Amino acid sequence: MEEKPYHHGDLRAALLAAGEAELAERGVEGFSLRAVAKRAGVSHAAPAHHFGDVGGLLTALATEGFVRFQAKLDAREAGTDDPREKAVGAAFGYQDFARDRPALFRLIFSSAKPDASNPELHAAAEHAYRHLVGLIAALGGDESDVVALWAASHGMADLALGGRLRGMSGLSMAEREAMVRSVISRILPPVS
Amino acid sequence: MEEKPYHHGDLRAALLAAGEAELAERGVEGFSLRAVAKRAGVSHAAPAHHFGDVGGLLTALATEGFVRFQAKLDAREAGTDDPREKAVGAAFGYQDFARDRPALFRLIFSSAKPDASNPELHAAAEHAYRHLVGLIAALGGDESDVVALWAASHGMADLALGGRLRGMSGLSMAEREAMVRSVISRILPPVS
DNA sequence: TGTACATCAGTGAACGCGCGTTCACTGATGTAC
DNA sequence: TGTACATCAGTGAACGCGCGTTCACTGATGTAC
Repeated sequence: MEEKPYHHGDLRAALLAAGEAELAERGVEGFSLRAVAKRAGVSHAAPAHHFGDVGGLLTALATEGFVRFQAKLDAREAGTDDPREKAVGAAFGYQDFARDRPALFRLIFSSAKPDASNPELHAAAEHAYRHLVGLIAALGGDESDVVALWAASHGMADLALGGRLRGMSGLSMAEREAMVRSVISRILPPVS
Repeated sequence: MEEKPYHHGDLRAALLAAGEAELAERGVEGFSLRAVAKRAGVSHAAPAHHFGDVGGLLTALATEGFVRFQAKLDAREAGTDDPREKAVGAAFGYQDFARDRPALFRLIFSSAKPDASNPELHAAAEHAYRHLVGLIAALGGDESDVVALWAASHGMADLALGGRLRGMSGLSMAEREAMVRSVISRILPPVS
């Protein structure tokens, strides 16, 4: 019969999950704290105990977003030991993340709502950045290679989300990956 | 003494200007029709006569945004006749637009609010796309070159806006342009 | 082992606010005759 | 040239809504003795 207890147990985690689902359904622009609380089956004043205000919740979601972002990159890099292939894998993972979690993607890269000065969020973003730097370092590249890899990956992902890139939107998954590989290949530092 | 007349004269244009200013100050996320009307010095019901609803106004602003975007590209391409330099100029113009009109940039590339099926907006976006294609065609490039040029330009612009690209945010304007040139150069099809 | 008490998590009612939209209206303009 | 009338652009009051936040409260848990 599942009588629900007065205390939730792990409401913080439940609110994060609900927040993510809410984000997925309504996007950053339609996000509301009340809707998240309702989805978690809890009064709309409850989140305040865990996140302070709506900004706190979005900041926590963005932090979690970076973790999920990193996981997508890792998943695609895991298949190989070749540093070049790892970099291409990271670009694939970037596309995966944007496709699978568009609202989270927008939240972490294009929204002013999360509090950028929050230490956890900053650390999560920093970790992702360092990871990219590490990939390029393994190839003997420099700062401009980091910019190139990140910008090309990000640009393809963001434009595809917005439906702006004619050349990508009609493609099958295999064709799309071939396109990503082609673009990334010419960006990576030459084999030394 | 400037008694203001009952009829405005060109309220449509005034509302677009006010909308752009409002967008610049509050961003897409904080945009409101009432604030735009107030800024234009008009009752908040007036915009309905020209744009229907708030979505109509944002769609018109996005359409205008594409025109301004194109103008930034043109301005940077105008200085040269070399097709390679023109492509680099377009990338510079892309950065200029993002820097000078961040909210408009976000509106046209990262917001779901404008009505994508609106014919004027679609035509404006299409025009920008075709322009890019033309630049690449002049270089003998193919579809993947279009994707590469656009994605790299877009990625650098968007990441710089979000402050995510360490390698770009601390740079002087000259250094930043050198970086953009470096990235774009390796993306353009090889000289034939 | 039992009891008092502090602490904490969640409730639900209430607040004030700004929002988009609707509507009856009014002032101005232009056109038909 | 003058007048009636249709049309249009803008007004301002009112609507209902969902929002974030506050607050006094209550139920549950854990800890000190």
